Amino acid sequence: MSDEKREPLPNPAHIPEKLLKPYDPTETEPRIYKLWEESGFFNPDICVEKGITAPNAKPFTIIMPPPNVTGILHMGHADMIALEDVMIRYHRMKGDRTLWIPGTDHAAIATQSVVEKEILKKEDKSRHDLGREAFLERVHAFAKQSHDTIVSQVKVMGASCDWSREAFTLDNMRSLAVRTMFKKMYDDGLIYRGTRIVNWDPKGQTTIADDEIVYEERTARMYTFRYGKDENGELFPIAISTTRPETKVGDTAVAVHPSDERYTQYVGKTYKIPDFCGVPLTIKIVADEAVEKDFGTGALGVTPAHSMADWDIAERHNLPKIQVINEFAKLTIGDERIINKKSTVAREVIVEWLRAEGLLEKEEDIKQNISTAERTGGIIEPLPKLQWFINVNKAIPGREKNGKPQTLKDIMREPLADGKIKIIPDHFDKTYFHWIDNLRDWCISRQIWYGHRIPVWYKNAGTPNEEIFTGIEAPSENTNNVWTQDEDTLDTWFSSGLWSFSTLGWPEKTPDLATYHPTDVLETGYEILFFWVARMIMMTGYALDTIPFHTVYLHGTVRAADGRKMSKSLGNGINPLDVARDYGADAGRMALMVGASPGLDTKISYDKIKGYKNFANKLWNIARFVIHYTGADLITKPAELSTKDAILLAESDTLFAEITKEIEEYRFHLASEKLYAYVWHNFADIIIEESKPILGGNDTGAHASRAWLLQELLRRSLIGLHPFMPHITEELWSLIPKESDNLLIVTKWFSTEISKS
RNA sequence: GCGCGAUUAGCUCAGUUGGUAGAGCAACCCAUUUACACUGGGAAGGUCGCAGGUUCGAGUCCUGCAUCGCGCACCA
Repeated sequence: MSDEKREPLPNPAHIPEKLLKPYDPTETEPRIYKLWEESGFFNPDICVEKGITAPNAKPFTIIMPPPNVTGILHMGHADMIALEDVMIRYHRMKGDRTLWIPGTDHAAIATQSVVEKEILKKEDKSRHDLGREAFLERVHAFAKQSHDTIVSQVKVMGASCDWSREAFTLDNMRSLAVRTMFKKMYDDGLIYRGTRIVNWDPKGQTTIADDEIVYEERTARMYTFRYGKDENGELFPIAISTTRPETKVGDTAVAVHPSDERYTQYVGKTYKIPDFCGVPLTIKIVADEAVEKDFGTGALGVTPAHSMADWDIAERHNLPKIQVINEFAKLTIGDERIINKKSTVAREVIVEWLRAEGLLEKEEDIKQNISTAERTGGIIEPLPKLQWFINVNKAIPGREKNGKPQTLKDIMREPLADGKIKIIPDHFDKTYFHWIDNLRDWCISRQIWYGHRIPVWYKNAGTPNEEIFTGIEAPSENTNNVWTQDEDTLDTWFSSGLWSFSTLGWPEKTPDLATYHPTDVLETGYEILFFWVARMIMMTGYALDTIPFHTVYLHGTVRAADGRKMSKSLGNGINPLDVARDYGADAGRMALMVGASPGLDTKISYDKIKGYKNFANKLWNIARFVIHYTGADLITKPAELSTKDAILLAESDTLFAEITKEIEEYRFHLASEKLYAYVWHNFADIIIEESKPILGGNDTGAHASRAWLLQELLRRSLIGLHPFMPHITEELWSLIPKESDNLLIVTKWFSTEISKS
């Protein structure tokens, strides 16, 4: 049959006006989002109220990783929202009691430093010029504005999250959770205050956690030398190597390996050096396993106060720990040559002195990893400081498993070891365990102002009569201001660690907590596996004796088309708002989904996005065709389908069953690709093309069968695509013939649909 | 140093339990008042990083190596 024999086109009067034009996402998407918001279906309580969800339906919960209130959303956020929205919409359509809680993160250091930079740039003032209260007002104003921008962007992406439950890591409820947790851990002896070597960021003027350090490889000059002559005029017997000669004024020992015969004769002896560039030193020779025989001279100058490893050696051998560098990275010891000088300046002075004294034996360039602060780029200066820590190795009072006391480390390790929590992709397990094995106590205090202030108060601070009060609220008998609160704030990840249950109302015993916790999936980027995922597992295990979620889905980094990270300075960034404006959020979501395997980085380009904009238009035209040729009214299923149509229907049964399985098993890249391939290259290119002669022909039986099939396949395509491309599918759903008037967002997924037909 | 990942068509990547290599984009040929040019049809394109091994059969499993990327540790 050829095209010429087709009957004249039916009058297109029954085709909705807007279907006659190409699909316009810019007009459609915001309107559809508003429609959903007004329907209330983002809130599971309303779904139950309106009879969409059974009251006893299985809950499905995702807590959104809260974007930092430091600016605007990037493609990584868009990816996160797209993935989570796919899961959420799928489960909602399946009939689960589905909850997705949105929120934002105060991101203490990150936000504070953005505002500090802005104030410095615009007003040439530091936070100290403004004072704590005035400065915090500025930060709050910035955070508020940033929050509003972020919320509007999340909405543009089509996120079907429950805004009535929105949370902020620094709001009143979360603050109560933080203080409650601090007190609980303090009372259990898991939080303690102590002097330890911390990672001090001289630029940010605060401590940072081990995992906030970024290592940069640089070439450094290593000097090999001897300290000088002892009081008897004898040259110190052992040469040592260092890249930081200025710290050597704080040395109290030289450590050698116990089995190193070169130095055995000296172990145990103490040498007094009256003049090391003006500073008297007392050096004990100790034997310690931590020393590597083959590095440098095999002897390590021990500087307890300015090196983690040396601090540990000093602890083991009971050595004095002399701090010689302060918070501004300046020397605090010596004569006018070095005192109050920057460490880099003092280094030159000491090297010159060594050279002049004939003590310098060797200089060489070595590759060195230098520690820098993630947020400020400052070079980390290890310093001993009085800080608050969480002890990860202490037995938790009253907590035992198999007769053995449990530590916080155990709580982090066990759910993964037992398979109660599954990471996708699973090879991240190994990284996770490795991290836990190397974990040290977590330094949780920060010398910044923006954040949760440490809920500890002191009376007679700094005196022998000092009293400490830790509480959820300030001490009540504070009429004369005898109690002063700790100046420091908590590491932002402390509040993030509570996120999976603080968002559900903890420490109150709320119905939400009972219904939706443990949550189901945590979807996030692999780069915060330790920062965040491990801490949530720890905090939840400790506070609730359960897991925060059963599945961790890790997505990769969204990169620019050139494979590099997107950045402002490179100018290779893609802004989700521009994507939504020019191509539609649906197209952007599909582009992020197709071909993005879990845990692997993915590249995105306007070319790719454009492909899915074309796909949206294809879907639009499929709907136009089907309505055009089969009418705007619902066709009832014929008693008997043509043989061919029965096969096509069965094929689609199989396909949608496969897609359901792919979604269930977190293979969104395959689900989306299969949908795309089917709708375009099967439904449109083959089935619709074949239908033209049938619909124009004289075989009324075949015509009726095919007309019904086309409408049915269109409905199925929209249902299947809805989690991925929610706006256009919802819009088309409103225009096509169907049995129920329900919005697509709450239309039943295939399990029931397919078995019915 | 330890660990993880990647290596498949020109480019970007799929390929879930081993069974004749797939898609999108680009390039090539053809079509053009067709639901749609935000289009359709066609053809072309691959020793699946290298070397071994297991197997009737390996892109897929095992061993080793190489290159790239990442994490951790060291960083005197």
